[in-house]
Amino acid sequence: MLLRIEEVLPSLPRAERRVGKWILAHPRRAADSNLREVARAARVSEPTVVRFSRRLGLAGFRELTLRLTEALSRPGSYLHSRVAPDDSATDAATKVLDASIQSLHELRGELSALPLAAAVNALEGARQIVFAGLGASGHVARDACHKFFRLGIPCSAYTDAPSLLQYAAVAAPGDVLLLTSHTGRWRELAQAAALAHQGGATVLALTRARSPLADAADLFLPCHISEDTSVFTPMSSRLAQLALLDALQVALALALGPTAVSRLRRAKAALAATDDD
Amino acid sequence: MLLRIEEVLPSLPRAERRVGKWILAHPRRAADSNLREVARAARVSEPTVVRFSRRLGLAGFRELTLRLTEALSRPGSYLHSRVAPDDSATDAATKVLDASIQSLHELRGELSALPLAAAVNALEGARQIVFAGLGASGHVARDACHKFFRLGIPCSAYTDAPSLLQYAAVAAPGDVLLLTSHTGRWRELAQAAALAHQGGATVLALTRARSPLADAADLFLPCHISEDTSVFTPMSSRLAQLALLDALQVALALALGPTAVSRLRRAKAALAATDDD
DNA sequence: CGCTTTTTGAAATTTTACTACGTTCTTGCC
DNA sequence: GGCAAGAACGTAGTAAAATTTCAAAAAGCG
Repeated sequence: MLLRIEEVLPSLPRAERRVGKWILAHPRRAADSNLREVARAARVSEPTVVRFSRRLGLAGFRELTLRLTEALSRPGSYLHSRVAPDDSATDAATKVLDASIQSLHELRGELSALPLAAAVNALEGARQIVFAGLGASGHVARDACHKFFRLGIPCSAYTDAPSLLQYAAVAAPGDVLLLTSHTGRWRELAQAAALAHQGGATVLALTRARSPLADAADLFLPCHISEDTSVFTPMSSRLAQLALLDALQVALALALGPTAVSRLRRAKAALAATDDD
Repeated sequence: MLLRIEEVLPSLPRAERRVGKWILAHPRRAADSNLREVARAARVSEPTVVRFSRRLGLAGFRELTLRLTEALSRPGSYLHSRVAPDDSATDAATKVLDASIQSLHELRGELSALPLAAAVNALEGARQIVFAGLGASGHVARDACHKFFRLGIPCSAYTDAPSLLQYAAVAAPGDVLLLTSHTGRWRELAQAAALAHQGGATVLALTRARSPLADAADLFLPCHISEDTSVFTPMSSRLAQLALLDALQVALALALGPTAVSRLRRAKAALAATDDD
């Protein structure tokens, strides 16, 4: 949440920026104060504080205080140790794993601010779900497809641009298109999102905030994880996406009710007969 | 906070106890609700809820909601993190994520006991690396393939038994076969492992200890993660496998030295030119 | 069984968050 | 450079939510 504020700060009007700055300077006090106190401390009017809250995508000031206390209660060690060339295999592995754990932690922290209920709602009524992603995200898409289809919903996955665009062109109401991308900047994905939206499908994006893809989607789940900028491929963020999709699937299963849960059980039993995987 | 409530519960008057019980049953909802909603849900009057808050040493209902969100934002706040049928989407998602984090933690703890150095050593001299897994593990295999090939080592992935067995039959010294399986009990995998071993290849297994596959492999990395035994598919253990492979790749890159690292950098740059994924 | 103490909810009160609207300032355009 | 359109901001009013008051009901106790 604090990162989020820091992020949007530059793009804010003067008075609202004062609010943001004061909150970043006194997060604890902000979390424990009421509207009037924050407004007076930041030397702005009360509505400005409310508008500031809304700008962050929250329902109002009330929710801002909640999200702040939440953010403050988490251990906030953002420092991830870099892998050094002379690390032993175990050292390096530990560091990588630490980074992964850290990113899941961050995701967990932001979970309550995500429109999960809306996403589940969209998926719940879906005639079919189409997962798509390019490159490394393609694996995520396929994995998700494999996972969701066990709920008994028709699912498919496209992992190259031509197939995806062809699908997007024929997308129909009732379809849910779930697009995955780390940066959200492949033009084809945004294009597919727009096309599918035109066709009446609901477009869900699992990507970074303020990217073309996020803008083109009906609903987007920000997965903006502090990836280490070293030479290695985006590993942690992919892990976070997978974990989020896991979570989404379980939430969806619950929403669909006993039928879906028993379907899962049967899918599992079918494997257990021979054995599992 | 939740523990505290549980603690004082017995010493509370009837109506207030109802409040406490309801909150323990629906902590998330309680944190997001206002006074009236909590009062109605617990079937008591509003002042009772306020009195309940005071009894806990808090300033009032307002502070109760804050302390609750705080408690919920810390992992492990639920001792029993099993997903319940009436969980909200966010509730369920949080629990799933907690389980994933937990499993990565466990893996991290066992890391130093794993033969990582030996695994890296085997991979370092490999002529080619072959990844294989069936079902859900197939995704893991493909993902790993996609990741390791950027190091400049020939890689391939097989995700069905016939292809895998055909490969195993022609495996040659210098090959490394990395097999992934949650239970390690698919007979075909153990068979492939044995065949490839006969051919002179090094067989690496990412699976459960004391399984047929583990026995047939030259080297095995136990990934025996305490998966929750609910109806849902093995999610956490797959995440752990992916994370372990991430770690292995980084460790291998270090072992291969500057060449591999610069290859990674170039692979990344190739994407960054257009954009990333 | 009656008196006292505690518990409880209805209603009143106060506090708090939010909305409508008008003024001021900024920005773009002729 | 001036004028219009729109954004930003605050004042004042409104709705809602939390808290306090108080009296009735229940529980404890002689």
